[in-house]
Amino acid sequence: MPELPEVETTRLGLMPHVLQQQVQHVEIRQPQLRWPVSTEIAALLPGQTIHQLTRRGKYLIFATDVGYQLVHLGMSGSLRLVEKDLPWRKHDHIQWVLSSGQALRFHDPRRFGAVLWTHDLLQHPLLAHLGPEPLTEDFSAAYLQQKANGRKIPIKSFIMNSQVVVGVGNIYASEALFIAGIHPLRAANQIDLRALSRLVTAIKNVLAAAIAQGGTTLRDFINGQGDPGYFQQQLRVYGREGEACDQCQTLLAMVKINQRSSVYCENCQT
DNA sequence: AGTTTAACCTGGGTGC
DNA sequence: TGCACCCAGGTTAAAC
Repeated sequence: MPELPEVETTRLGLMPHVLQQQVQHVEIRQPQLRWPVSTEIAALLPGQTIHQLTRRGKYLIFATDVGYQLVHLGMSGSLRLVEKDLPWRKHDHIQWVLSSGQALRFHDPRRFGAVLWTHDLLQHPLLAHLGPEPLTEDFSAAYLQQKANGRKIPIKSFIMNSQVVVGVGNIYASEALFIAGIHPLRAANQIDLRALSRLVTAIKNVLAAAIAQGGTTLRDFINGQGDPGYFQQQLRVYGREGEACDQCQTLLAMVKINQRSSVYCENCQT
């Protein structure tokens, strides 16, 4: 479900309620997610205090004195705070009971999410090779140009690769390419620095705007309090195949790139 | 090495 | 109603 803005919205919503809380109990009802839920979650977390809640790409990182819990929401996952005695919903898989009396629940119908444990963030295989955060200065046109050297894959695939830059999924890749006026199938190494510069700016702006709106809710994305996001009202191309382009009224086209729908304007994106 | 494809799952919508 | 089929916000690992 969630791309970077939805994960960041979740993080910001949860932070005031989980920081400095002690984990009293962990219950795992369904351990079969993308990978089996790490057994350390139940064995080591009780009694520990959550000192920090940070994010790397789309991974949420809960820091304690004895290690780090990584949570990835996959395609359909969400984390929500509830009163600990609230009945479990279908597809609620894990609960962390906090000293406040509230509980954090992990809900994920498709079970593409992950809940893992590590003692060393830098060494963890899922985090070690991630590209820069898009909202930092490390993510620049010069960086993208260097990284695109020799890469003939479509630019959309390129910016969705987390080794190139983290956090850009199908929605925001489509939106940023429209804003930058770049055709999603253009080869990554055939795009000049000026266009790459527009693309970098578009990615930063669209992600920042989506975070400011509380993310995009297409089906059932909710933040830590159970509220939806509002950015879907500003989507320019995603989910609008066949509708008129905002800029030129041409009907928006769709092409599949790596099995993912890619909506774009044949007139505005070259 | 770079690129493409299949796979992990469930649920909602569509068409017959 | 039922069933077959397609689609969905992600990412890895295997296959070209």
